[in-house]
Amino acid sequence: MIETMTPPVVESGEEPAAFAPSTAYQLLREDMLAGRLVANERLIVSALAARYGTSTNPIREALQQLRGEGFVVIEPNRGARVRAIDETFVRDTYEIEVLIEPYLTRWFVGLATDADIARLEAIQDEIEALNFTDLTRNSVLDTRFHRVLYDRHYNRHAFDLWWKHREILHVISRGFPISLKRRAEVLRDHRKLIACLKAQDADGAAAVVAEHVEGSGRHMIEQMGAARR
Amino acid sequence: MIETMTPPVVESGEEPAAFAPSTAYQLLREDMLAGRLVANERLIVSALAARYGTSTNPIREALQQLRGEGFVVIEPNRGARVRAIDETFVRDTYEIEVLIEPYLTRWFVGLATDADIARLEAIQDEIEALNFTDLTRNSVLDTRFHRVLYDRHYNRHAFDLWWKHREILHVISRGFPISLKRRAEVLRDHRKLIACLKAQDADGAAAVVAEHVEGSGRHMIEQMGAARR
DNA sequence: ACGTTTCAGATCATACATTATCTGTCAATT
DNA sequence: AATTGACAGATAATGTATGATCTGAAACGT
Repeated sequence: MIETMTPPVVESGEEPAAFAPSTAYQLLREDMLAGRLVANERLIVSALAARYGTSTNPIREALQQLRGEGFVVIEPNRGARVRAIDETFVRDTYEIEVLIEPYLTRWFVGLATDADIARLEAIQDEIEALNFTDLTRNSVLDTRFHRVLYDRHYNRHAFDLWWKHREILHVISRGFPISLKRRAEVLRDHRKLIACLKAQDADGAAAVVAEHVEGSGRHMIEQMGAARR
Repeated sequence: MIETMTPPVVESGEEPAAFAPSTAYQLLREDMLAGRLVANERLIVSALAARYGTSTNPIREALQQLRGEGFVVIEPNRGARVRAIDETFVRDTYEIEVLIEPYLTRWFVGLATDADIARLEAIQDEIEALNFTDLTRNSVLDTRFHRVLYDRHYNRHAFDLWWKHREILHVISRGFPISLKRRAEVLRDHRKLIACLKAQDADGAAAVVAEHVEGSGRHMIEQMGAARR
């Protein structure tokens, strides 16, 4: 948190730009976020050192940092594992997001310019045009949409927390489909949010976002439950 | 966060019980939390290794973990420092607490038993009897008061976040006095909260806590501002 | 079941190579 | 004289390598 984690590298427009990760920390993080290291998988120091072509020392340090950030669980004398993310974890994380995102949104309402709104609408148009045919692209656009709202918030602590949660949840959500019902909700929520912004209605915007996040969480937990059978 | 940090060791009643910290991580953390390592102080690996009687390896790892938790800042090739905590940081942290603590409190309202309320009242009586003559003791009691409310919350993620924030803020607050005005507010808020709990008034309790936290943050920032001159 | 053996791997301690950063000195310039 | 800049050495971060010790877990035999 704060500025300890690689902060969102993107400025305003494009995506991570294939940033070549070099340190063991970055490599490990990438591999977990990309799903190449699966939840609960054992992270054996010597194996990782071989994998990344480093000695064991940087690996151990990276694991400790990731532990501090919550990505990795280390049991004494039993080594490290990728944090297992169960429904409880997802629920707990979303419940915090339900608090933070409306808070971040409120500030944006007093900050938004015409250009910002236009930008949001452009992104939203693209999302709708895409109509969930390309989920990767959709995810990129959705992230971009929300970053327009949160990027300039003065509370970097809160922003980083949001970002970390988003990264984690994103990994999970990749494994599940998006129901038709949820798709409609997402589009509706985004449009409603834009309307609130135009009307300078901070309470309304916060309420829409709260519902948006809650719906997102509910949907993911349903998907996880369904997949469990 | 989550369960990465040494979780609050206390069960329900007493204080840390002089837990003998053994690992480099614990020692470092203790020293920062106790103010023996001051904000912005350079953390030189070799010096710390000598200080704790270990080799450099565990120190390096501990620093990385603390970095992940946000206690330490590491600049590439320039080493680690204890995180400097300025007014912005305090404000940002409190603003997140204003969201989380009411959330945690709400759950407690539906959970509280007569015994819980009696316990809160007993603690509060002791706080009032003490009347801020012993600030250390007061802090212990205040922590205990809030832990009665939050300890059993199902969202461990949120609880850990609260706890971490509390630990950090506690370090800072130790350096400043508590104004008479603030003292009165604290007592009043606690009493009002107990009343809400008795009345099973979740909204009221959440509102009281939000105001309590906000007042606490405002007070600390005022003190920091005053001290700066 | 149960103790025992065995093994993988974590943890820690050293030692050392490389590299970046900081500091003081000294001369050249203004 | 005061400022600047170049350079050497000191400091410490960072990475590598290797060995010792200890733990937990699984295989083994009783």
